[in-house]
Amino acid sequence: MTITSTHTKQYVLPATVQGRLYPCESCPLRSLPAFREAEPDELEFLNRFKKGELLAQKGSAVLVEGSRTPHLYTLLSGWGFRFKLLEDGRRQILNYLMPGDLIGLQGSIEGEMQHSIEMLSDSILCVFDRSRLLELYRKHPGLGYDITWLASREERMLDENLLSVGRRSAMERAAYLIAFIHERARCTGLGSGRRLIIPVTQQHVADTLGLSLVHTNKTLRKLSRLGMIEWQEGGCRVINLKELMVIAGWEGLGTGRRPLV
Amino acid sequence: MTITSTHTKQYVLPATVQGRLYPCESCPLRSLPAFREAEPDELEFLNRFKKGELLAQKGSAVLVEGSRTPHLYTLLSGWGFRFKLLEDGRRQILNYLMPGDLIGLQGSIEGEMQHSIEMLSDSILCVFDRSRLLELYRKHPGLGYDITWLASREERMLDENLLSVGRRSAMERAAYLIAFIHERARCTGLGSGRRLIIPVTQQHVADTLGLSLVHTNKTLRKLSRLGMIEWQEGGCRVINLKELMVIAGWEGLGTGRRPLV
DNA sequence: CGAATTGTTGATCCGGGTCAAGCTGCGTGG
DNA sequence: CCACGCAGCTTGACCCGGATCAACAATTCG
Repeated sequence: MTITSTHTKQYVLPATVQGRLYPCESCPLRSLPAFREAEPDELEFLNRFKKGELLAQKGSAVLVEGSRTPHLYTLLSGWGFRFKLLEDGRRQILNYLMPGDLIGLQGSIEGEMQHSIEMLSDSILCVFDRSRLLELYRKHPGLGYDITWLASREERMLDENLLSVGRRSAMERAAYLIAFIHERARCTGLGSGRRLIIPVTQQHVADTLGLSLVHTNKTLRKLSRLGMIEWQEGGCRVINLKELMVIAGWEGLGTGRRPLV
Repeated sequence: MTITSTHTKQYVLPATVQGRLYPCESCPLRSLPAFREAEPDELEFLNRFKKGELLAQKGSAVLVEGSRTPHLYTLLSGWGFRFKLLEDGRRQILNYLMPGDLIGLQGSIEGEMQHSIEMLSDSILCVFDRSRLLELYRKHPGLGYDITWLASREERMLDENLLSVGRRSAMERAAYLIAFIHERARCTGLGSGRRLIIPVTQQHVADTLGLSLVHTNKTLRKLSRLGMIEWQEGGCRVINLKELMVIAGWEGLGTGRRPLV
């Protein structure tokens, strides 16, 4: 057995449900080119479906493995990640969360959460009631379809990740991960180009890649020296995306808009 | 870069669509305890939704990465697996397919397939038309919800897999994988207890675990010598499930029925 | 000021990869 | 009938990518 990282953190819980600053009709995300437009009646339904907003601090736990929650969320602003722990504290980060991502369906629609979620920055989440999900499917089948679409997209990302962790070398993995996150963020309209900083520590990268912290550091330094990335206060910046993609043997994200629920 | 397995197989395509041997009303799967019952009107709809049956031989490719298909499938009988390849032939198996699994939604609802599917045994698949999916959501929201439920379940399995490949040792990984497949198969009513043989080669196991064939063999031999599994013509048999679960640190599948579409 | 975090680097070790060979059983063709 | 090739399993010898251990630097925060 190889223990490369042990996590036994005590979590802060996010702030309680607040009033709403962003009615769905004027959702700042929906106007971005990455997202599909919605029918007016769907939008109106969503606005009633939305129960409120949750402010979650950097480092807080929005969901905890093994617990139950009556809520679903859409990340409105901020960054987070999904992860699982083994009993001895080994952590595997499963995927990162960016604005527009639906949170809480992965793993199970009903029942206990099978993974945890922690925020990487102060964030705002739209809160929905799980119990009203069937109502959504009944009244707005198109939205139901969209939710399946999003679940399918999450699966694609997991597939790529699993391929990476299972079959790519350390350099390839690191290059893939950083290029991937960078592209996702760019599509979501976060920071344009060079100004974008991915707000992770090297420990996060290590726990995503299935590598030790030390080896992750050495790999990232190599990428730095090759002029592909820069590590700085607060995270990682991509300098040469194309070269990263070449190393990873990765073609990039498909184009096309995605639904927003 | 570490090349542990190279796959450049030429694929046989499955037989063309046949007439139907199994109308949905008398589906042999639905009566199994693992599956939820369906409303009569849903069942009737599904029966019209079902376009026919596909017979796929052992070793044939039902879906190929990068291609498009107008179909969705439910595996009616037989075994299969989903996988991705890197350009140089390294293969990662993402998950296994057993009766009742919905095939073709993982990765993308529309557009090009992001993964391939190969059958491990002669199989029968129910064929559906992708283009009628939205109709399903409109006419039978409950079935739409079920599809999301199934997508969510697939994600849970991928999460566990990723945790395993990223953070478990070779022994733990192997023990987890075998226990996991065994349990899934048992729930699906495939072979009761000792008589169940998981129809994979050690190369499949290696490509699932992200290990080399040689090391996989050595690890499986250890499990054999410990009396936990037996390897024989055609696959693997579990002898001591509990002990495998202990090694893997795995609690087992949750109970509860799942929908069948 | 000390105590956490986070990044960085070198030395050493080991789990698992690579190479090579041999075994069994099976299907095919001469 | 045997010879051959092929697919799959097995083992030993050796090597290397990445893990572990151990320091240390630079910040930040109480």
